[in-house]
Parts: sequence; structure tokens; C-alpha cells
Amino acid sequence: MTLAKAMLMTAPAIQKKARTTRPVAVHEEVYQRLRHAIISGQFEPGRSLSVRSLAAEFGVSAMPAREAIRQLAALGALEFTPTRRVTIARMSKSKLDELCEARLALEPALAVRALKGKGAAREKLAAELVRIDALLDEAIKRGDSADYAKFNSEFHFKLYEAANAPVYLGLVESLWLQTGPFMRVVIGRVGTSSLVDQHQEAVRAIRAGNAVKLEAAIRDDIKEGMTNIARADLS
Amino acid sequence: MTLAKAMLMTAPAIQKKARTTRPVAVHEEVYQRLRHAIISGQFEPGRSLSVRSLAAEFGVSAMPAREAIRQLAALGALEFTPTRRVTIARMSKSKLDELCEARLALEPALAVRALKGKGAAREKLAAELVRIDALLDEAIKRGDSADYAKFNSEFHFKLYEAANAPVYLGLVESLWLQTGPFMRVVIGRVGTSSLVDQHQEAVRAIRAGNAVKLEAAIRDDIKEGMTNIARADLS
DNA sequence: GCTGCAAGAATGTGATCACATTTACGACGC
DNA sequence: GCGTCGTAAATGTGATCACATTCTTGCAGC
Repeated sequence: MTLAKAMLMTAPAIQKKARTTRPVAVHEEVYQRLRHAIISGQFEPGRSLSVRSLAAEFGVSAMPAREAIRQLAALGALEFTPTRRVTIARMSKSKLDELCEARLALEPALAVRALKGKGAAREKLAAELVRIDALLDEAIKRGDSADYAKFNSEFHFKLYEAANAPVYLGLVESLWLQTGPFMRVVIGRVGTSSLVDQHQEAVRAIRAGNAVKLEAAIRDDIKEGMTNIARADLS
Repeated sequence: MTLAKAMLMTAPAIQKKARTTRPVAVHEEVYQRLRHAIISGQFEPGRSLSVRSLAAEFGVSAMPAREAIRQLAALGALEFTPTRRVTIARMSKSKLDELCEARLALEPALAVRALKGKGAAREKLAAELVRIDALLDEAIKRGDSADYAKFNSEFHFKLYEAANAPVYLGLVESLWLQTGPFMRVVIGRVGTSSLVDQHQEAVRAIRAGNAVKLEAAIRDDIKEGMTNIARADLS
């Protein structure tokens, strides 16, 4: 059993019927769990998945697994082989180049939209980001790659969700889903200790309501992250 | 029967089993037809759809229709209401703003990637674009809104596919799927005769291998298209 | 005309099944 | 060890069904 499979299996089987309020659809929960696992780098590029293996792991029928797979494929996180097998998206240098460029085009612009709120909302956001960043720093110290990836994506998505820009957010989610397997390779090769980020600079810019500085922090953060991926030598 | 439904119904029921080479999956064909209809503005924002109505229209079972719906929802073209009904994505001024900004961020950069080929490939692309643009101009003269939308999207996607940048292309496809229903409102209100574009400038820039001019043409094309949408008064 | 209610129809969802194709594995021969 | 073949298992796919929830429509009362 692989690490990725073990991590998925630590979650209990999905509760199917709550009967109190409207339950989250099973396929949505399968999607969210898979999304998280992919963004966190729990799957290596090219790894095979199947409808039935996912259904078994999550303790559900094939239908919700199919729907989750279809969604993730639409977002570029999963690919169908020419013989119709499902795999985690594969990586290449050209794809990394595209992901980097597209992220640089979208994420700073998205982030500054989070500055439109009042000072109190910005301060609340900043405090939340500081909390997440502290957990991230601890994960780095422990060399805990799973928590590193978890809190890094939480930091970014907390900020991007605060921007209240659903079109942008959908695009960025797709980019992160495609980048996740790259991150798995990075962390496997360089560990967590050499990973740097610009989260503190971002928090400072948010507190100051400074769009130019926030864009710069996000841009630098992306560049550094992508440099790590490129350095890990994909071939 | 609405216009949109009639247009879908003019297509024959999907051929299910070719038996010669590997058939295109039924769900993929449903997806492609729906994608085209949405990008072409054949559905008004907020229009209800259902798995069974689509299945009936395409002459297939519910499964391929479900999968197509799931894919399109992941790309933002369809939405689920709080009571789990499926609708075409609704529009708003804020969403239009986001779409415009994201398109400006991505499409010029994508287009210039198509200039990386050799001169012969660029000339071939330019010739193909000229052919499509001629069909587009005829559609404008005839006031044929369906052909207008069809050839306009064909022009753009022919260019963007030539860029050989699948990550970018997936993002842009999502943006066009979300913009399509806006275009339906525009064409309904202002007709085709006042629609202008920068396609000839784009073709000139492609022939010259001039990235700066191509970016500018695409940028201006997007701005003009989006100005039309804004002018059509969404509220 | 408006409101509330009941009944029937419509709907998304999850389960299950069968089919065509692909993959995995063991046996055999070189 | 490698290649080939046959068999069984795995896989994505489309079909069908049933269930819980929502929507629509007709009717009655005010």
C-alpha cells in the first residue's frame, strides 16, 4: 500500500445520510478529499487511479467516485490515457513553464482583490493567515511534508477566498491541482527545510492595505516555489 | 420549444457504436455539443437544464448526460442551485469584470505562444484564420447570430490551439464557457452589425511574427467584446 | 386574486449491472 | 532472460432502477 493510499485510508468511510440537515453529496465529499490530496502532493505524477479503487477506499459506490473523477479531469488534475485509464496528471518542463506563467498572471491580481474590504476585515484575514503560517513554519521545522503542503495551500486559499472572486478562484484552483504532483517530487527530493516563502511579507502588505507590495510578495512566492520545482530536475 | 432547444435538436441522436475504430465516448460527444452551444450563446443565463432532458434530447441514457454536466459545472459553465437543480451560469457585473480581467491576463499571453512556430506554420495559421474571419464577416452581414458566435469562437480557438499550451487552453476554455451566456444577451440586444473585432490586426501580427502587436490586437478585441457586453446593461 | 394544501411529476443522486476493451499474470518455448 | 499466447481480472462506460427532495399544478377557502 502506497503512502498516498494510506493517507486516504486514514479517513473514515464517508457518512452517507445525516438526516438532520441537507447532507453534502457523497460525490462532493469524494471530490474534496481527492482535491486536497492532489493539491497536497500526495500523489505522484502519472499514478494510476480507478473508479472502483476510489469507490472501495471511500466506502461508496462507483457513481460518486466517477463524478469526482470527471470533475478533477475537467480541471486538469487527472488525465485519461489513450486506453481510457485514469492517472494523475503527468508533468513536463513545458507544463511547469505554463503553470508558472499562468499563476503569475492570475494569483497576484486575485490576491489584491482581497484588499477591497475594510480595515477590520483585512486585520481579521491577516490574523488568520498568521495563524496558518505559524503552523506551516512548525511543519517545516519538523520536516513534515504533508502538513507543509496542507498549510501552504491553506494559507494561499484563505487569502484567495477572501478576494470574493469566484471566476479567478476557479482558475487558480485548477492551476494548484495541476501543480500539486510537481510539489510531491520537490518535497521528496529537497525536503521541507530549504523551502522559503513570502508569507510574512504578504501579511504585512495586507495589514497595510498595500496592493503593490502584496502583488510583489505573491509573485516572489510563486517564483520561489517554481524555482524549487525546476531545481528538482524533472527529467 | 425554445430556440436553444431547437438548435440542439437539429442534430441527430448520437451514434453510439461505430465498431470500426475506437468510438468517441458518448459522454464526450454530449460534452462537446453542450460546450459549443454554451460558448455560442445558445443558452440564456440562468436557464434550467436537467440530466433527463439532455439525455432525451441527445437520445442517450442519463449517464453520459450526467458526466457532461459534471464536467461543465467544474468549468463554471453550469451551476447547481441550492436545491440541486442545474442551470446555465448566471451573470452579474462583478462576474463580467472578473471574466474581462482574467481574459486580458491570459489570452494575449496564450496567443503569442502561437508565434513560436516557423514562418510556414505561422503563414498556414494566418491563412486558416483569414478563412474563418471571412465566414465571420458574412455572418455579420447576414445578421446571423448563431454563425457569428460560431466563427468568432472558432477564430480564437484556432489561434489558441496553435499555441500548443494545454494549461492555458484549459483556463481560457473555462472563461469562454462562462462568457457565452453573456454573449447571448448582447447579440439579442444589439444584433451583429455593430460588433467589431481586431481579427485582421491579429492576422497581420501573426504574419509578421510580431508578438507585441498580436497581444495588443487580442487585448483590444477582448476589450471591445466586453464593452459590448457591459453596454447591453445586465441588470 | 391570493394563500395554503395535497398529489403527482420531475429531479439529482447513489447503487447495481452488463458489456467491450485493456491489463496482468502464468505457462511455455527459444 | 525474453517473447508469445491464453485466461482471468480489472477498467471505463452506458443503462437502468429506486430513493429523497423539490417543483408544478389543481383545488378549496378567504
